[in-house]
Amino acid sequence: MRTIGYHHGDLRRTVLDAAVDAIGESGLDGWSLRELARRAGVSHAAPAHHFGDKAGLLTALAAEGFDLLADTLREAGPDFLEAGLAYVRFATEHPVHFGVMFQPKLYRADDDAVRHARDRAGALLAQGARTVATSEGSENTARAGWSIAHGFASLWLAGALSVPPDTDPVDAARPVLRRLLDR
Amino acid sequence: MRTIGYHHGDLRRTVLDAAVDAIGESGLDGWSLRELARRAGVSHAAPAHHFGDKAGLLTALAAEGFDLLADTLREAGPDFLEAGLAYVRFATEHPVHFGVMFQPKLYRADDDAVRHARDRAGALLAQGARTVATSEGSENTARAGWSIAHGFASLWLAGALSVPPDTDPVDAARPVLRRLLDR
DNA sequence: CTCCTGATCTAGTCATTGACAAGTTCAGAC
DNA sequence: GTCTGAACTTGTCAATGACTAGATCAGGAG
Repeated sequence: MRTIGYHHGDLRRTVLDAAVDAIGESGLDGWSLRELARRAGVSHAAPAHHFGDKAGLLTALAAEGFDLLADTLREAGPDFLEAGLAYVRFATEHPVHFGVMFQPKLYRADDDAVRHARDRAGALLAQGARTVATSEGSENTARAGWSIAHGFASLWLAGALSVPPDTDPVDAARPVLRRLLDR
Repeated sequence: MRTIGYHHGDLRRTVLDAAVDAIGESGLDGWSLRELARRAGVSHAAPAHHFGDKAGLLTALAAEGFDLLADTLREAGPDFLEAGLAYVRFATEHPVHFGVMFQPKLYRADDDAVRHARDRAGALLAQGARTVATSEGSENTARAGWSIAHGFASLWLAGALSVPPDTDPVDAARPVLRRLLDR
């Protein structure tokens, strides 16, 4: 892979990574296509070639996020608690992706790559939920599992949970998710 | 309240409402201070007088949101299920406020009005959680309750839950939140 | 080797925006 | 009647998103 010359070589990935960095630093409002171009050392219009516009870049980010989530869930296996913890781990390791994924207004949710990756993650989530589902109301049990994992991850990322410094989010999530299983 | 003349009379409220409308229509990126000014029929710099900058306006929105949430929780009473459903009702009735509140990077989270309102809502939440807390691990039970309500509300607003059209979010949430109580 | 084609990136442009500075109008206190 | 501060306007500037046209590059066909 080349990094100099007229053709950058891997500009798409470089810009995507720069976007994750910039959004991570300054939030979803604190970045611009031109700033990403400057970071990558290319002209201000180069990113547009790969992503079209701002929404296009976030669409690519969302698709990548759902793919990463699906990979994480697949590795965790079908057990509900493990799947839930994997969900939390994904969110805290990829907070920018996670933040974008669940704000469909920021990107084109009907994009093919997004739809495909989202369906893949959705199928794995449903599989994890099935391990705790009773015969009646398994739909609601699945939603409860997704909700508690998603809610914990969201509140963690928002800094809404007051925890000791250096606490591992997955460790903190374990006893919380367990509350859904045993009482 | 006057609506014409040099002094608008209630520009702060008007701009705040316009912001909720604009964000609701086009998302957190699809609005500008100047557009709000146009909607209110004032000059492009008028909103800045009340809010300073964009973050200032979102700060006001967040503070108002936490206040509304606290009011909703207070009316619902201390029962966990009722508090959880009230939480979901607030989120679905004020989706823009809810969305802003839990993205601290968008506004000044250390603002006095925000802190005060957030603390008030937090105290009421903790109270609701206490009704299901066992002696051991009440902290985790509280977090589980907050997480499942917050998660359900977030997923609902993101359109991630596939439900029949015209479903009431609170009705849909009830059996889900119950999963945390009885098994 | 040369030409061709599509992909990649540059350069230039324009309306819009956020933020700021300075001036104007209004309302109420004294 | 005057003074004072709040509310709002007008003017301005650098930065941005989006668009267009053109330049450069890589690889394949002949």
